[in-house]
Amino acid sequence: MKADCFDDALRELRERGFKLTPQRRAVLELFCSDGARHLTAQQAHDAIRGREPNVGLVTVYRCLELFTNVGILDKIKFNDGFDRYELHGGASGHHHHLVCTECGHVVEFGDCLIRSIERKLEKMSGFCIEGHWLELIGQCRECRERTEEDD
Amino acid sequence: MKADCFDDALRELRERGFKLTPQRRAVLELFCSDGARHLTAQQAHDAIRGREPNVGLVTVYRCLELFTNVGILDKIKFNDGFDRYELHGGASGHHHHLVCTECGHVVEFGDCLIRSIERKLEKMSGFCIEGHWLELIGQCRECRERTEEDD
DNA sequence: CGGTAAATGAAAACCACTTTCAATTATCAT
DNA sequence: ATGATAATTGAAAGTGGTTTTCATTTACCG
Ligand SMILES: [Mn+2]
Ligand SMILES: [Mn+2]
Ligand SMILES: [Zn+2]
Ligand SMILES: [Zn+2]
Repeated sequence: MKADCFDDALRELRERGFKLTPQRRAVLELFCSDGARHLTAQQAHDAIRGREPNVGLVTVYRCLELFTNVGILDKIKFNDGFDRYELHGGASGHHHHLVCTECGHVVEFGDCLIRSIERKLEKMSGFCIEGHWLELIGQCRECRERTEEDD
Repeated sequence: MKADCFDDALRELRERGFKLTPQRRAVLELFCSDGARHLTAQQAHDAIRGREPNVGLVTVYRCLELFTNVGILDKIKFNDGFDRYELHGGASGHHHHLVCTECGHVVEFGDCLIRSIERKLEKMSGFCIEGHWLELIGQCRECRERTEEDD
């Protein structure tokens, strides 16, 4: 439980005039805890229900949208039909995800070369590039070895 | 209307034992025509209705799925909630898309550096990478200039 | 404390997409 | 051609994540 991030987020919300409700605190606590990464709304709701039964799924959806607009969370898409969320910048700043098609295991990796591609493209296309989505999919080592055993 | 692509696709379908229905011909004709790029099922349906009123939206969905499985079309995601389709390989092979957030204008660009990122990541993570999905968003020159005028 | 506007939650709506199933039709053997 | 057969079609209903509605509750400020 990273206390810094929790307090910073509360301050940000207060400064912008949003009410600090128990529901919002619960969602914030979850995402500031260590185990919470790349959660869907449903997963976040399930995780919260244990301690705070009085938080509706709809409110979780609204918190996730609000926190994303305020810059506390990032919305991620693994292209699996679910919107997912993590702390803005994650553990180590802007990064992308490599997702296992078998077990869902996620590896994070830094920005690397996308920025230079962006600069080239801005010159070529005349666009002002605002952002990018990059997702890689494959099989993790464990799943690959398990699959080979089956043959 | 690229006749080659249309005939190749028909042959591919016939060889695999699929029936050559008027509906399938109509969808194929559309995607082999010059103006058709990155179409949603609804857009494809709208475009077809003029000439062939007897094609249901459901059948368009089924054609798009079939043609993707057979390798005639590629499914693309612009992260806007719609599945989009274009001729397999597009104009110039594997490529990615730079989409304007204002007007939807799309610029295509080649694979460039993603492959080398993939190779690095395979060594680092142990994954066997099967594919990637990259989308860039921004404002095209026209929309940027129009926005600046408004100030 | 009240007053007030924001926030909540249950239910219903939304919407792209998929499934169901009875009717139609392309294909092929006769 | 003709008929048998299984694939294909389309209207309608279903799916599932997300959003909206609206009556009720509540955090916040004076
Ligand atoms: Mn992450
Ligand atoms: Mn393209
Ligand atoms: Zn795995
Ligand atoms: Zn534009």
